[in-house]
Amino acid sequence: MKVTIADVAKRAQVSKTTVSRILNGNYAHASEETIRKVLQAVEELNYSPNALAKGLKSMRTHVIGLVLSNLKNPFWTTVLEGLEDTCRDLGYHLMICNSNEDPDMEEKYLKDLRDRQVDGIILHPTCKNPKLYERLAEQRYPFVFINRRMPDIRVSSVVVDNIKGGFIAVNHLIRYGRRKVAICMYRNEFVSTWKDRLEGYKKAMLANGMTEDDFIMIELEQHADNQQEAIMRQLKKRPEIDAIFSTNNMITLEVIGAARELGLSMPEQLALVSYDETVWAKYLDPPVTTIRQPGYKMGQTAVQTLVDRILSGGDEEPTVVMLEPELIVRASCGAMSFHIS
Amino acid sequence: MKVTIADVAKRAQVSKTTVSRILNGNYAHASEETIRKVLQAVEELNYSPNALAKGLKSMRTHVIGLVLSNLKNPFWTTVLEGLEDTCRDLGYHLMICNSNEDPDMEEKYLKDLRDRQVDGIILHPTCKNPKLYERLAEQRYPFVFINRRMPDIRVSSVVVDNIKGGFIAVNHLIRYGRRKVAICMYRNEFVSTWKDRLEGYKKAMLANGMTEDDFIMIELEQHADNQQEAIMRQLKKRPEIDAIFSTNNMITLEVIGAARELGLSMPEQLALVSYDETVWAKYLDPPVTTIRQPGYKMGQTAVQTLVDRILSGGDEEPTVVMLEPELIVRASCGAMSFHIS
DNA sequence: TTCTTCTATGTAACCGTTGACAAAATCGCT
DNA sequence: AGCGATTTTGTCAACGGTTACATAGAAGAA
Repeated sequence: MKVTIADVAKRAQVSKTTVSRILNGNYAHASEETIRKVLQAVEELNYSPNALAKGLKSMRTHVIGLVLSNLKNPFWTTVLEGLEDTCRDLGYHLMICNSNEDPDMEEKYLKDLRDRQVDGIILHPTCKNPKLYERLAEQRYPFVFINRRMPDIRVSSVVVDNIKGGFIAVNHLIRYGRRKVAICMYRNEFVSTWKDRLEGYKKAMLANGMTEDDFIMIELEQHADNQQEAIMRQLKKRPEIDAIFSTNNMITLEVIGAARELGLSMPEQLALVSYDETVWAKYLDPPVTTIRQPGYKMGQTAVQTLVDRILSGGDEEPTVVMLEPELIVRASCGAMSFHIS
Repeated sequence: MKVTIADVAKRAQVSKTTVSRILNGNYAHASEETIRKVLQAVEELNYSPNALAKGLKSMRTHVIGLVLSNLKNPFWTTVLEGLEDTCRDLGYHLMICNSNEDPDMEEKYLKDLRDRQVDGIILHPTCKNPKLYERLAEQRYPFVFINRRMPDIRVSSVVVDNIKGGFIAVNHLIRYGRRKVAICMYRNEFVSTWKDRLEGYKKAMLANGMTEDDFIMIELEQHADNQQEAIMRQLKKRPEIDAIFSTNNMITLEVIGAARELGLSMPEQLALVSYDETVWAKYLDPPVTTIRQPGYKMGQTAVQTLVDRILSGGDEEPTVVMLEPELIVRASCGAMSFHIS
């Protein structure tokens, strides 16, 4: 049933080598006649080469492994698109794994992917396996971090400037008159994105003449399911809060729910800027001002970076690409109805 | 650098065969001593087998190919999770491709995946390559359709009952007093999901004493970007419309935008039921009544079906699994504020 | 003791490619 | 015609596993 290169060779009356050479192009010394015969045989038998055998021999599979940690967040859908498109353009395929923020899963998948001889790995690290990442980096295994960075580990990364994103968001709120700005985020000591957004928040506060005493943190447990209530409790405890910087799109929904429940008008009593632009942000009530992250670009760049590394043999210095976040102004931040009094 | 089974064999002072047998478990006749030596060598050398070589010989890669057509829609994120989790549980990996509704891409990817010797394919068909699907089916290549069905082609499929979904949605609207119910959908003759939802709409209308003359169709071009305007035009032309059955979550957002723009109050002047439950539906204004599709379950079932087929050699009859949609009532349909007058 | 039957392990072919090297065919030139 | 250079094609050993078959040794039966 399965037709191999040997079948083609026989039918075209040439050797396997000749077929292989002609099919792989890089073969100057072939007569017109032979090429014709081979191509015809390929056509007639509907031959196409076994990528496994090819990979085994050539040590290149043209597969890139991808380890993500939360497919749920629609941000990643955009990233995935960028990854996918770019892989296609560069002739790679994508093997996708979901670590679910579990370091053990992450380790297992990393091993699995290498056993499968993928040419390189794009990793959204849980950040809980530092020695593992270090080992991979030492072995010069081609891989890149995406979205999160680990400054101590010498690995190429493609991330968004979250400090800047946090700064822009909070600075914007303050500029439009808010002083009691709270940051609403998950409790998480590991991950650079959270730390950076928080740092951006602090920077913006300090840059606008506030002190550490003015910082207001609403911390949530990432996997709890009473988020909205937790937010309501905090808002009731600190009724002076007049703005919230919400650090991801799920939290934003909970904040809106909480405000609605408490009868706080938005943006009048409570202004809001949210991380992560989404298709639905502008249809919420009120339409939400967001920080857009270039997800597609991030995917694109990650693949490019990885493929560069694969092709170069992985000798060069790790690179860090930092993409720019962007503020998208809508009604929730209060800027649109702002009047200098 | 790379350690092979031969290295292990040498270090343990046994043959490659013995190592292979011990590592693959199915080997009753091995002395304690040999097992110990081999395991120790494996440990010391940190050996792990090359999946490519394994696959080449065994004709099994434990990889499932996945061809989707629109990663953008968050519904697929849920499906992907189901696919991913189930693959992990059953010992498979997922190679993901995005056809983008383009039949040529679809064909290319299908070929690529087979060249890569994936054990089977899960396909969200563009439905524009019927002869191709037929050929695959004839060759008994293990694959299953997901989400969309093609009744004429003998292929296992895992879908949601879209006729029922459409029926439930529209029946619900009518039950709460609406009579001029429009269906808002993409113009698309190919795809079962759209045809079925439309059929469900018609069934519900007829079942409630209406005739074909009462059908109101608002058709949109899938890739146009003035959707909201198109909807507004239709709504102005047919001011009697008092309810909309929106057939996917993107359309729903556009409908809400259109209604807001026209100053139509929801649900009073315009009621809405939407296909596809989303995380944000309940935070919209008004919170949207939706038809939830069991996406995770769909992914799960697709993998199970495919793996069954792979393991059985693909001889049995194709199966069709039809999952049940579910109505989630919120404010937009008007049911919550409904009073019998 | 000798023959049979297990048990425990090894030998070598094979999966479908590629590529280093060898060889045959063609050509130009004397 | 004879030679080397060049073009064109073929041979065969990898790549890293698995597995059918072979074999050696030990135990059991006659």
